[in-house]
Parts: sequence; structure tokens; C-alpha cells
Amino acid sequence: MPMEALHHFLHRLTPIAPATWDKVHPLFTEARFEKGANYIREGQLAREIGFLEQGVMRAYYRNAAGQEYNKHFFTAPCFIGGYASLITGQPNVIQQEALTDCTVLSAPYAPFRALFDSCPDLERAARILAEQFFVAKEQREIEIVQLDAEERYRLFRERYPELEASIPQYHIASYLGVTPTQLSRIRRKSAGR
Amino acid sequence: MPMEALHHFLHRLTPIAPATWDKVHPLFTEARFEKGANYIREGQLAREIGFLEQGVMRAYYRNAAGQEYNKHFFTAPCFIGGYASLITGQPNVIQQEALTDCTVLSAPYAPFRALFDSCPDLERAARILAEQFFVAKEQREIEIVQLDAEERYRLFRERYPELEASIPQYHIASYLGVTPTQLSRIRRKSAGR
DNA sequence: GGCATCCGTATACATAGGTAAAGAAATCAG
DNA sequence: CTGATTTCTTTACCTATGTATACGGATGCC
Repeated sequence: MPMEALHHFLHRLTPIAPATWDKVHPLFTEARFEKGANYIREGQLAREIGFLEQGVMRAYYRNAAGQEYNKHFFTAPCFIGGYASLITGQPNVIQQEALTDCTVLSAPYAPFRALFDSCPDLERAARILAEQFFVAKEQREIEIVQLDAEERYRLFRERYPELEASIPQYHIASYLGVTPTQLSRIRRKSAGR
Repeated sequence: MPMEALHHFLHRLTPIAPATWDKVHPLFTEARFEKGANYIREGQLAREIGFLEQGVMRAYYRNAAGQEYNKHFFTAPCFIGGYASLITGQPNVIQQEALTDCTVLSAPYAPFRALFDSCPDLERAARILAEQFFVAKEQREIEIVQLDAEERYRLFRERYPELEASIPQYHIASYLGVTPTQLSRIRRKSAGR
């Protein structure tokens, strides 16, 4: 089956009728993004929903001073894209960049969402996905506020054991909300263990 | 119409068929919570979904050391309840406390969610609600990480102009992620303006 | 009115983490 | 291999904010 990973991912959210899948999958087309390429850019309206088949991406926010904050690391398989912009119709404030060579399935969001009317199972998948996104965000909020950088680093290593060795440390520092300097101090301190 | 505010709130998310509303509203019962009362407690499974008709509540997280972090202020009308716990089935880690006398419509979540099967419009409302929750969380994450406490205070005052005068400042400090001491310093500094 | 409690503010000190700059190490291009 | 570039670490110094504590004003109870 083509787009096996996407089909499987949706199915784990909720059972998807074959008739629904027949309408969904033709919307998606495959594209490659080389390491360093941007999937979405800030300032534009998001119009596509993406599914990361292979690779690692980062979603980041860049403030007026040009400083970047790594909001999230996407590791395949998962949905990507400017979700908040898709939902609100406001210009996107998040950028997403390939940290490795990536394969992405991409679909225009308007016809995808239009399928919700005739495919309640697809809308259910979207509901569950949004709920999971919310839960993840809530958990991250508590981690940011309650844990210090050292504990957040420990959690990061547990959660993304493969990532640490494969991406630059300044990206990790940015995800943790500290400078590379501080991450280096933390690493030195915990090196004994 | 009874439960007018709830009906109106749902309708603003997406049109709700009369037949759907006829199944939804009997699930809800009204309850009063006096200032200081808890709506949900940590450590238990959330089983109810609530709708705040009147009043102000705070959602807070309490860590092992007993320190509290005010995650959110609910101002009627809005949904309340241990949303993450309802979704994941994991024990609730958030508490919600009435900051003023409150009126709440409460429904058991299991039969509410069961209506999604026969009422796609209700599932759509739930999807849109979850999406809005996610967008709000994403925005708050960026505020926490990108803004310093002084700017977050300025934002808080813009966003909840009535709240500042009506709740203790230590609750505001906790929402901002600083101590009352620090909020006091910030207030002194910006008093000139 | 008088007392107790709670809350906001102030002060002194401690600490996590930022900034800047430089050196060390690793990676990459030719 | 070699030089250039990028990344990681270290150091010195500085700032924001936490902790602990004390004080004073408000509020409420008797």
C-alpha cells in the first residue's frame, strides 16, 4: 500500500474506513526536503498539512532580535505543519526546518478539512490529534515552569535518546531554553555520572 | 432556554442541531462552588466535564515541595475540568479552585463523549475546542519562553483587566512564574508609568 | 477599639543563567 | 592532508530572580 506510514498513523488514532482513506490519500503528494531546508516559513498563511515519513525536523520561533527558540523536534512518523496558522487563519509565526534529509507527504488543508463533513472518522482522528497536541503542550508547559534546565536536559535525553548525538548542541540548548554556554556547564557537571 | 450560556458557547464553535442539544443538555447539572472550593483535585481520574457559567477559577499545578503554579485563569463562560486527564485516562495533576463564588454546569464525560458517535456536530465542537486549547497553549509557551516577567505582567494586565484588582497578587505572581517579591519589584519599577 | 491574620512591600544575600570573548575540538572542502 | 569553518567548552563578569526575613497596612473578628 502506498503511504503506508500515514495510513497506519491515522488508524492508530481511530479506525479509518476504507472509503475515507480512498478520499484522503489522493490529497497527499510526496516531497523531499534536504537537511537545512525549510518546510514552512513565518509570516505566511499555512495552507498545507504535512506528514513526516522519514527524518527529523525542528519547529522554532524566531523573535524580533533574531534569537531562535526550538519549540519542538519532530521525529517521523508524525504530522508537521503550521497547525496554529491552519486553525486560526492567522499568519504563521513558527518555522520548521529539516535537521536531516526528510521525506514528507503534503496535502492542501482546505480539501482535507472539507472531508470532515462526509467522513466523521476523519474528523474524529483530527479531534484526537488536537487533543494529544494539547496534552503534550500542557505537559511541556509544566516542565518549563517547574523544572530547572538540568532536569529538563535529563528528560530530553530520556525522551529523544537518538537525537542528542545527531544534532548540534545549540539546538538542544535552545529547546531547553538556555544558551549553549549553560548547557555546556550542565553537561560538565553531570559528566561524572 | 435553560443552560443558555452553554448552548450559546457551543453554537459559536459550530452549529449544533436541536436534536443534538436535546441529548446534550440533560447530561449537565448545575452546582455552586463557593470561593475557595476545589472543582477538581489532583491524583484522581477526571470523570466530569464542566462549564463555568459564572465566576473565576484558577487551574494550578502543585509540585512535590508544595509550591503552586497557576497555569490558567478561567473566566466565565468557558469549559473547565481536568481535560488532560479526561483525554489520557491518567490521574489528574491539575487542581482547579474557585477564586470567586462560581456556578458550574457539570456532566459525566463518558456519556458526553459517547454522543460523538451519533452527533458529528458535537464531535466537531470538541475538535474545534481542542484546537483552540492547543493554540492558546502554544501561544502561552512562546510568551513564557520569549518574554521576561515584566512583559508577561504587561500582557496579563491587558488580557485580564478586571482580574488584577480582584484576586491576590500572589496568584498573579504565580501565573507569571515569579515570586510575589519579584512581582512587587516589577510593580514598583513600572509605577512611574 | 483592640488584637490577630493576611497580604504587599522592602532588604540582604545567594544562585541560575545570560553575555562576550577566546581557545579547543571537530568537521568539511579542496 | 591541510586550511577553513563550525561547534563545543571555558572563563570572567553581570543581571534577573529566588530565599529568608522583617515590617507595615489592611481586613476582619470579638
